[in-house]
Amino acid sequence: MFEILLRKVAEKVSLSAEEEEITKTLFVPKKLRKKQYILQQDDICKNLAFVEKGVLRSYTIDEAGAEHILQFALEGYWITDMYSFLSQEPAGYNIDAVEDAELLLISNKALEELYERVPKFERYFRILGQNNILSLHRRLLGSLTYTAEEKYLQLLKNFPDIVSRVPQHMIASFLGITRETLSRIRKQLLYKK
Amino acid sequence: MFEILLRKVAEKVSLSAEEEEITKTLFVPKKLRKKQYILQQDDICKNLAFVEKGVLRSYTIDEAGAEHILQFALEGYWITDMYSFLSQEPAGYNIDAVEDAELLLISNKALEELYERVPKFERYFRILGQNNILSLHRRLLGSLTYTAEEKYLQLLKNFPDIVSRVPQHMIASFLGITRETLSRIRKQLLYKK
DNA sequence: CGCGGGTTTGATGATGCTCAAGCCCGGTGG
DNA sequence: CCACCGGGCTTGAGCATCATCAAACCCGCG
Repeated sequence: MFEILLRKVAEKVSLSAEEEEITKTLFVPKKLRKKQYILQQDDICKNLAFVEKGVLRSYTIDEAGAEHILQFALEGYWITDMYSFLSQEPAGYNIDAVEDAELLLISNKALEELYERVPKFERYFRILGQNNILSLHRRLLGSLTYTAEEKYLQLLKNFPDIVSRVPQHMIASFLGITRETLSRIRKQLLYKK
Repeated sequence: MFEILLRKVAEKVSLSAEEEEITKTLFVPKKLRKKQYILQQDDICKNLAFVEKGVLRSYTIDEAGAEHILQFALEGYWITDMYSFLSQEPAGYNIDAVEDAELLLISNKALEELYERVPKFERYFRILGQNNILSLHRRLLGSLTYTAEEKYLQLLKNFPDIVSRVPQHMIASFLGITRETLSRIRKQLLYKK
């Protein structure tokens, strides 16, 4: 159950056997069925989630009722509404399962305890935060300047596993284009090769 | 020189007179002329900058030679290449002055010392980081879904001071549209009222 | 006076959206 | 085993939005 988490953490900081044990006690496993929520808009986000298996997504619903996907999380990714989690204000996003999933959840207080007892996690999450900002910047610049096709190719290059495991209309929503456009782009790309 | 900095910090955490004095010793004032850089792409970002006066911007230049503005910073804002500053990797952005400006710079090590001696700043920057992520998310969603006109109106509503003080072609670059389009949008808005 | 940066205007074309059908395929119930 | 249903993907036609290219304009400054 904890293999992927511990492996991922080990990529950035190295934990002793004892620290690994402490870590294990502070996360709560949770199984999720496809379409099940772990967070809904306007609720308070109580957990940070690590994906051991499956796929989740975070998204908002606008006034017109359209979904806008902010993030996908597959095995080895973290997902939460960071703002709501840290500030304990109502969440701006929904988070649910795209496929059946297995998660490791950690609450606010458990995270504090984790920092306390395994301070290396401070460094770990600091690095994660940096990378998160970096990728947000990249995505923002990309969304401002790339064409739909370029955006799709970027995604395909950087996250081929996401593209292959997530329904196409969600990819479109993530890229900020319509499913029709995405469908046409894919057709063109076939001919090009 | 430190009025705005201390006032801004006081909005989030309250400092004693002594802590204010320590703070003052750790920042280095710097004046900047219009168009002068404080950071260029591929250099290592050594400072976090607080704007006491004037306007700065951060931006990249793409392969086609076009500028893409990521952020404006007026009085009371912080600006840096956060990723480069924290990781000491080469910067992805340029930062320069849009107007003559007065800054307070703090280096990596000075910031560590600040955290050490005035731990309240940990909280202060944590809050700042949260807000930063929040606004990146908002901007990203906006850029994926809004029309050019909506994006402009949003900016006008949320940051009227930026719109009024920054040349129009930079606003266009920030919004990810051409200056011609922005010019036309502004004309239409005039007629609408 | 002339120059240059910034803004405006017009004409044209590409990109991507909307609306409306149709299709493919896996699942369900008769 | 077949008919039907529904979700997801595809296709087409027409249209709105924006980008591009080119030219003119405006105004402050040397």
